[in-house]
Amino acid sequence: MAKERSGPTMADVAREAGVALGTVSRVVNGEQVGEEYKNKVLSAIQRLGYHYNISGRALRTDRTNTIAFIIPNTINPYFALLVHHVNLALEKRNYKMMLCFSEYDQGREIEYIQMAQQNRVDGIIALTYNPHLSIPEDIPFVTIDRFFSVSVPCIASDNFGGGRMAAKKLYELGCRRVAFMRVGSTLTNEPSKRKDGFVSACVDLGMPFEVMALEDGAPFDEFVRFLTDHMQNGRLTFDGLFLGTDMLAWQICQVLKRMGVRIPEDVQVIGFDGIRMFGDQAYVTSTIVQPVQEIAEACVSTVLSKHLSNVPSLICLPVSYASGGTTRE
Amino acid sequence: MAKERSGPTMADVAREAGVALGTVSRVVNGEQVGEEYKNKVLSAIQRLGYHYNISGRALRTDRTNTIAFIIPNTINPYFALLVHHVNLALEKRNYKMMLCFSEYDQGREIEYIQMAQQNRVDGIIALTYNPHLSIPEDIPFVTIDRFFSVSVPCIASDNFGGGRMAAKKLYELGCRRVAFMRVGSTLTNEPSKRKDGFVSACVDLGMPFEVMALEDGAPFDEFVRFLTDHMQNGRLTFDGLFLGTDMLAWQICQVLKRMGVRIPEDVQVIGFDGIRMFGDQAYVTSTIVQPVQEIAEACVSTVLSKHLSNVPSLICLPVSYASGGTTRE
DNA sequence: TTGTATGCGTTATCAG
DNA sequence: CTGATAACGCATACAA
Repeated sequence: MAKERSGPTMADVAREAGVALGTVSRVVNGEQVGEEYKNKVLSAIQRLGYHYNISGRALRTDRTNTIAFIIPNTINPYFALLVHHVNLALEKRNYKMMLCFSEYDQGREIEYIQMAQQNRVDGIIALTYNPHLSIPEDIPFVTIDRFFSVSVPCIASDNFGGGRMAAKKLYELGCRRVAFMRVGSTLTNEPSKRKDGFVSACVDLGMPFEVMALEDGAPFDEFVRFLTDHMQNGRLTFDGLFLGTDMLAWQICQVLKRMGVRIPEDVQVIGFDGIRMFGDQAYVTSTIVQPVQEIAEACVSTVLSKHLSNVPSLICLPVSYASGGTTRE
Repeated sequence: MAKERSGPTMADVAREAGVALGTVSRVVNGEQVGEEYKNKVLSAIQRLGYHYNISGRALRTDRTNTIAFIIPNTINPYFALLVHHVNLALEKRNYKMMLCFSEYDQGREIEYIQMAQQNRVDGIIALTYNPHLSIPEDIPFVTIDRFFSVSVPCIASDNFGGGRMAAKKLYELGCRRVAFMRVGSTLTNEPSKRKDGFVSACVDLGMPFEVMALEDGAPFDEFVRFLTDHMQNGRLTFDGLFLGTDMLAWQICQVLKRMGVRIPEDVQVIGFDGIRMFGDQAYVTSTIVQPVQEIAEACVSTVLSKHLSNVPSLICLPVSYASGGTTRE
């Protein structure tokens, strides 16, 4: 087989520079090398346009400086933000990110885990909704928002605290009768605690509330019906709503506007995630903001320091509140 | 050096199965192998939990089945969409995507191109604003929205046609005095043609128009001043606006609302890109939609078929119009 | 400090 | 159709 596109090798550089192969390797890896040797090698590299072959290095060292990040997609702005910050955190540590889009598909998730193993990645970070995902034991594995077992660290924001925060905020802003709505009630993951926190605070405050959870496949219309069922004399019987995600909050706001309900005058709305228009403009709705950068940092430092087995199995990061025009401030 | 995490190798599988190394390789690669040998190998792979090492293969074959995709970030929803579709197009062809975020930084772009070469990727797709980017010759290279030279294929949507389409649409919808606004006038790339197309159609239609382009670093306030300068008796002297991007369209809409201008009653607004809320919900503004999937397909098929040097140096894909509530329909 | 030589896991060539 | 074996480019232990 003719060696086609493949450029010059270390041996070529060594020959060109009149030094030994090992010396070239040492220069490339920034080890201690005599000044004149170093210069000879560097100029030879320049002349030949040498780029070192990462496969050769990986094969030899069995380390790739790569972390696989499994995530449904990049279209959802929250995922996009996560990808951004995880990449930054990895880059800072001189690691590369191998991005894997599961598209919410279990088969793809499994394939990607295999691929990650083939690529001998140094660790895997995964955000998955797959209830039966089997996690490889021989490779550092960290999850976001899903607790699997004590041996698999889970990073999440303080969903329970966020739920409480939403309820308290609505109360402070004058709400006296509220509701929580979410979609996807089957899988119990960390975000499920948003409801628990909300309910807990409502009880503490003595604030009447209702909960409306839609099964995963259920039609969105059921939310609409829920809302119309709670209209009396053209007015909504709630004066505050907390939604499981910003996207749902936005969708519900659209519905309410069509029903003639004014936001935030008639009903105040709080979502969860902290999504901004175009990624960095105004918040789409008033929201409980997830500390995405901190989550990314925690994922990366955890997956990389896994050889210390003293990492906590659940890391919970504090959230904050931000106004986005759907509450009265 | 102790071989640490590294799992079983083909040699281990061969020993376990009682066959030769080459036979294992042939099974793994799906080549013709006797049925009983094949079964022995497959069950040995199962027993040992073998994963083939992609570095070994890459080293031997000098092919990685990987394309590098260089893009500023994933926070901008248009980029996020592009990433999504490029990945899908690659996956369909059994290629992997190595994603590189330039963060609009020229140094990073250069580093990533080097890294791509180290990784021996089979090609590079880049969306860059770097005016002096030097493009490697020894590797298939495709750009989005930037024409470098005839030897570097450029994929773009029909920006000129999109500009014309916007003008005609505004005219059809009753506008008689319009303006075009954009940011970043220094670099002449394909999107610059949006203005040219718009102007051309305005001239054809005999519709009076103004153009307002902001230099890259200039403060956004200048747009605000431009708009306030065009108020007469509390009314905007334009009844139609075309903006260089959806993000700018959205920003301008915010400004106009604060000024008491009603959209679309007083002024109709059209953006460019086709950004949707949360990636897949309603359009953020009325807009000229870029055919993102087709762009991604074109990038991938072009970068992979580069060995045929008969690819066109500029591929221009048709855009479409979509209403997003900022026009009267 | 520098040179030499070996092997990482794989594919491909060549005999059998 | 299968078995044996030689590279691929690199890092590193060891010798000089």
